[in-house]
Amino acid sequence: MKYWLLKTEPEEYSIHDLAAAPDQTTAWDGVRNYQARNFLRDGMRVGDRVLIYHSNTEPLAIVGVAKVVRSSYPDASAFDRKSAYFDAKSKAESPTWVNVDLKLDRIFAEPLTLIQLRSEPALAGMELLRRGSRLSVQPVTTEEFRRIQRLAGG
DNA sequence: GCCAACGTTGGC
DNA sequence: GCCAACGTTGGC
Repeated sequence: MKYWLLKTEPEEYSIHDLAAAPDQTTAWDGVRNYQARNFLRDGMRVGDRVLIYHSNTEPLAIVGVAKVVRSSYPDASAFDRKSAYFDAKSKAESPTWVNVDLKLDRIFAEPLTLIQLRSEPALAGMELLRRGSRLSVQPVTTEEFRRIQRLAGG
């Protein structure tokens, strides 16, 4: 089993939206960066655990954990002209962009803020904490994941 | 609101 | 294939 971190802007889609979704499951769509796509498509497998991070909000924080319940499949929003995620270059016969499906695992009682994360020497190597890091799908090491679980009272 | 740190686009 | 210009992300 592998571990990941996904960023989302809560105004767009928050962990509370995931909690309210049917079966607490959603398609994670709209990823439009190749490196992030490669992690979704080539790295994520059913059963992997995913930290959910809220960006562009207050507080900036890891807010909970989800699990991968379906591995990658074509992102239909890329073919939808009315979608903000429409991509004319993505063809049905060779889709550029992919989704995975996620199911909520748990919401942290207290969000684990970016400030708290930065204060943990054991997490200093996290991609999330790297200056200028913009990657919205990131691998997380087992050690980092366990530390974060523990910090969040898991 | 600012701007650093990217990623993408397009002229050449 | 280079790289300047432009657009986006996202912390501050």
